Amino acid sequence: MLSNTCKYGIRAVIYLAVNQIEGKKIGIKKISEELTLPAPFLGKILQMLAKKKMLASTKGPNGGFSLAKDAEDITLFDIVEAIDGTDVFEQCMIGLKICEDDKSKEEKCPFHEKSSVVRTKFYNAFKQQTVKDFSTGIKNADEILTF
Amino acid sequence: MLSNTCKYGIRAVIYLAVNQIEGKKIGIKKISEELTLPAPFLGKILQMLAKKKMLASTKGPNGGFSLAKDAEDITLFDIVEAIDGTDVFEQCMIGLKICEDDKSKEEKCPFHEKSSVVRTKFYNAFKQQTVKDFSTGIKNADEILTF
DNA sequence: AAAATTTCGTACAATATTGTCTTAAATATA
DNA sequence: TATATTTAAGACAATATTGTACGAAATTTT
Repeated sequence: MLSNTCKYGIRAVIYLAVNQIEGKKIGIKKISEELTLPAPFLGKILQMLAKKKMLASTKGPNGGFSLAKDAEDITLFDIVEAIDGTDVFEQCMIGLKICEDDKSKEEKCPFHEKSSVVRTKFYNAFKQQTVKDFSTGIKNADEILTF
Repeated sequence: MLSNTCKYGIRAVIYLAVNQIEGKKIGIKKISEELTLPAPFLGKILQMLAKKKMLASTKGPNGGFSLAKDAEDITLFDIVEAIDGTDVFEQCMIGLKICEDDKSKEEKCPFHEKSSVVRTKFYNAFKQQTVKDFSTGIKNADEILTF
């Protein structure tokens, strides 16, 4: 469904949202330890998100990453788009050429209509769910993320 | 979403349903040419499905593969289950440990409820769509599959 | 200014997925 | 029975994904 890379990214962004303190950054080392995933790999992922202006980063002591915008303005869709791209929300689920975008409805496969409905709901769910929903929607927010 | 292997398998099974003639088999070579995918790789995939009794195969001249049951009794779900497994229909979409099956509803992540609803619809779509729907639901059935 | 810290960027390495090749086994036909 | 055809099975190879290492750049502290 989503790549591991993308799932890691989602967990890390949620972690930042849950643990953010105004004006402070959190280092890769800390994040990777808490989420028990490889620090160098996480670094790469967060770099990607920083390039897309979702995160801010500063080097040096006390450096690290922070959200570049309000948690309520970052959706799961935004993170997936930045890491995996939007194919998963758009492509024919069973990989049929006939279902390409420019085809008329009649030319598409017998499964297309039904699967499109589901995929749209799937898309909406990711588009509506903000990172803030994770930090406010649970008693012990860190529990969401630990493995 | 689904692996390429799985998408190939789906296309091949649909091909067999569309082109089947009572009592006849269709060879890998023929199928792979029509679907423009590598014959040896396709062979492996069809072998998997034959082991699971979804397809029947015979060696030798005029050998090949055929559906082992009625096209209306093979669902997209069955094919996915045989090739990729059922994780895609079951696992937490964003890979959170907290969402494991044995947890109570309250312990799951804030996204869980919404994503479960979508995933169930997704599951139902695959469970309801039979291979026969593809062979009857379109004028020129082969057009579905060609690349 | 020097040293320490920590991200950035690139190159490298391991693993998983996808694809290929070869030989063996089974079946049909001559 | 011999030969041709075609799947079965497993080893091998290429590619994509995932993960690691290391030097460079930036920032803070001393």
